[in-house]
Amino acid sequence: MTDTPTAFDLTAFLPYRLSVAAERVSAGLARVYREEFGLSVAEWRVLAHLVHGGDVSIREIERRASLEKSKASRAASKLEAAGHVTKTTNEGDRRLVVLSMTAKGRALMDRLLPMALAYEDRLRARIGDDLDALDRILADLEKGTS
Amino acid sequence: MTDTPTAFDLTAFLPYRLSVAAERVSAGLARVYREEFGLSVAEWRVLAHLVHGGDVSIREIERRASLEKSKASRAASKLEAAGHVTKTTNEGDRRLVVLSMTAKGRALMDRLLPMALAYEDRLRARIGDDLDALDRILADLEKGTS
DNA sequence: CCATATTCATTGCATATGCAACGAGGTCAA
DNA sequence: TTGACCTCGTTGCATATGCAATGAATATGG
Repeated sequence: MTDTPTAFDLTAFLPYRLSVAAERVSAGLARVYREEFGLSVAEWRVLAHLVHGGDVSIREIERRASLEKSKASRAASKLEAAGHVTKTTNEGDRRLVVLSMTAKGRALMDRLLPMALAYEDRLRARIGDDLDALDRILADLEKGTS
Repeated sequence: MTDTPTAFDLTAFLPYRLSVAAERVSAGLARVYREEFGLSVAEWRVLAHLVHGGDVSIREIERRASLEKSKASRAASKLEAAGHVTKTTNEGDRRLVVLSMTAKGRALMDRLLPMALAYEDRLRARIGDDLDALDRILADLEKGTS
């Protein structure tokens, strides 16, 4: 292990390959929501998370959508400016912002989600029989990386 | 397929999970070369590619290390300023820049590469029996994404 | 209660990024 | 040879990003 310190092939290096693959998959999906709906990755993730759960705070998004605090905040502001979400104050804890989708936002997601799911289906089909293995790998990596 | 347009769980969405996993793996590796050697991702990739092949052009890096043209150019300039690489003009085709590692750069990589390979080994160990499946998946995705 | 820490969201700021434009060099055909 | 076109690398510029600082609200401990 850790041999051949002078011969090294980046294109065979697992972290690099994983990174490139994920970038490509993300880029393919991004074309759907960027070109069609003008959304950034962060905005897509905020909306996607709002569809699933009801009203959520910025903090919630930060944790559950793997978004930087400031990224989540700015994405929420842009979505509000675009009329896709609403920001109000949680009256129980006035530090919290409550994000909720507007009818316009919901309409957008009603059109976008089928496309996103179709994209995922195509990806799953590509992966085929190795899906279970990938699922195990991702589940493992989700539990913290050394 | 493409059902349940109103219930959606981002954390189960394959492109998202893949992206988060790759980010984590990259971040773990980045800690090695950033904290220890002050390198950015782009600089690491340039150096890693120079170790493997001899002298290379910026264009070559752009293609083989999945780096934006300008990113590769700026990374090369920083590496030159730090004394890790040398930039000269290819006399056969004077448009091309020839990047080569200096002794200092080579020394850096002699220390860094074992750490990177150790990191990869730990990752491989984690993945265990699913390595072959991951290899197939990555190889497939490397061949262009829809 | 009060003082002190904590949490949440926003914002300022320095840096990073991507894209388009540019200049210099090279190719090709007429 | 000339002129139109292509390639390579750099840079300008607008935007995106991450981090730290801030301010507001809440929790905690004595």
